[in-house]
Amino acid sequence: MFKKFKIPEATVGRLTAYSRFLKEADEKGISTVSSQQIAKATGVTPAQVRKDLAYFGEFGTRGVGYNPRELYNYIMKILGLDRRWPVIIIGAGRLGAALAMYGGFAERGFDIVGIFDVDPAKIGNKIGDIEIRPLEELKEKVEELSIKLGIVAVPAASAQEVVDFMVESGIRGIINFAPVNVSVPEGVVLRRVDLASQLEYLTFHLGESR
Amino acid sequence: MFKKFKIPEATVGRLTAYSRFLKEADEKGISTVSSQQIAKATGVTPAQVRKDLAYFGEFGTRGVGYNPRELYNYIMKILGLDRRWPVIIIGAGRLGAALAMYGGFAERGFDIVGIFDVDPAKIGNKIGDIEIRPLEELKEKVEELSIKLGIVAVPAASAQEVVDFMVESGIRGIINFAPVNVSVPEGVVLRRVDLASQLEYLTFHLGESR
DNA sequence: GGCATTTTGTTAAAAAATTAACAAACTTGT
DNA sequence: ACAAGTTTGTTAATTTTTTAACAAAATGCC
Repeated sequence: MFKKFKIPEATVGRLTAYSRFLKEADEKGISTVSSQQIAKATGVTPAQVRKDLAYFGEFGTRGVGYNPRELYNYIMKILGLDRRWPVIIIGAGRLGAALAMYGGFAERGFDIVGIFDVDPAKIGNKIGDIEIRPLEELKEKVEELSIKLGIVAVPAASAQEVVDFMVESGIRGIINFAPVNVSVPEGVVLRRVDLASQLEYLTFHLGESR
Repeated sequence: MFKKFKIPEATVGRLTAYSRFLKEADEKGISTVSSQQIAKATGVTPAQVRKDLAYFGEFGTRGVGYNPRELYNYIMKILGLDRRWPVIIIGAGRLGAALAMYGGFAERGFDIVGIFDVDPAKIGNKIGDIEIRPLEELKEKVEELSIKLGIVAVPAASAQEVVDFMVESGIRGIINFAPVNVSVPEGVVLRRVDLASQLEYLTFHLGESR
């Protein structure tokens, strides 16, 4: 995708939201939607919607609006979702297992194709229809299926080590659920999701009135 | 907490990261840390660290740095974590169950005290040592334990309905894992966590080079 | 005790992101 | 065919956030 300039990080998250609304609209048979409607449904301003889209091109018709299906397809392409992506999970604990079974990934084109762990007691167990395999087999699998995406659901203490190994194995995009800062080399995209921190955001704001 | 002015949203997330580093440092017996050290460990700039802290007061000593334990305590207080918080989860599917068992919450002072679902088949089942209860019992529980925080792990289609009921029951801070935009009245804090969107962030950036 | 060094807290500058404003382009009705 | 009404795409203004700069305060060495 030909990004002219730098795109605000938040734009990517909003594109996701737009796309979900557009899919719904299309399924309802709606033939045009305005930036106003998209904005209302996703909780942003119409100007924001148009600005976000403007980074990537012109998708609407002045005086009319956007065609939901068409714009949906464009956004999915922008997000790199015009294909399916195989994903592996490292860490077969509760969180890893839950993520492996989470239906929301497949819905958006992400297929969990492998789960790896270092605990010998877990190897061979199945989560859904995927067998937990030892971490040593990661590279083989990554190469076999050209896997680029991985999810880290291991304890904080081993996260950096695991991430290093993933990168070495060929993974290029990583979501880290361990509550610790890890570093990756140039060319690898890392995103940290701190679940407890989300609750802390709430308590901070509830505390505002104290 | 006496917030003089508006605090950047990102600051809250960074405070979480700082606090984790400070706790570690304190446990290692380190008696002073600089903004530089905090910055390096959490992946931000030293100026950012000092700016974030400046919103809330003066916690360091010029020429010296910060005392890890002391600053940790301050930050925890700022985040509202100088107490424990009871939390309920709505939705006893895989994600809800995994979140209920996730150890990372308790570590930061959040106790999952209830899980609710509408599916009669699930009522009575246990997740860990918590019994799944029908949604109708939510209000009773919330009032009994003065619960303010809730996590939504239900399908997108029922998320708004569930959130409305939570608010009605007295919940004031909500994390929504359903991939849909829901609205809450004034005075209720809502945070949406879209797991698939996190992967999409990765594919977007991997796609940059296309 | 004074001077060099360190590191904070704060103010100023810069950068980034959001919001607003409006001309251009399309539709519809007469 | 023209006027009135929409709605986009884009430029400009505003707001927010981050980064930089530096005086103030502390330490330690000589």
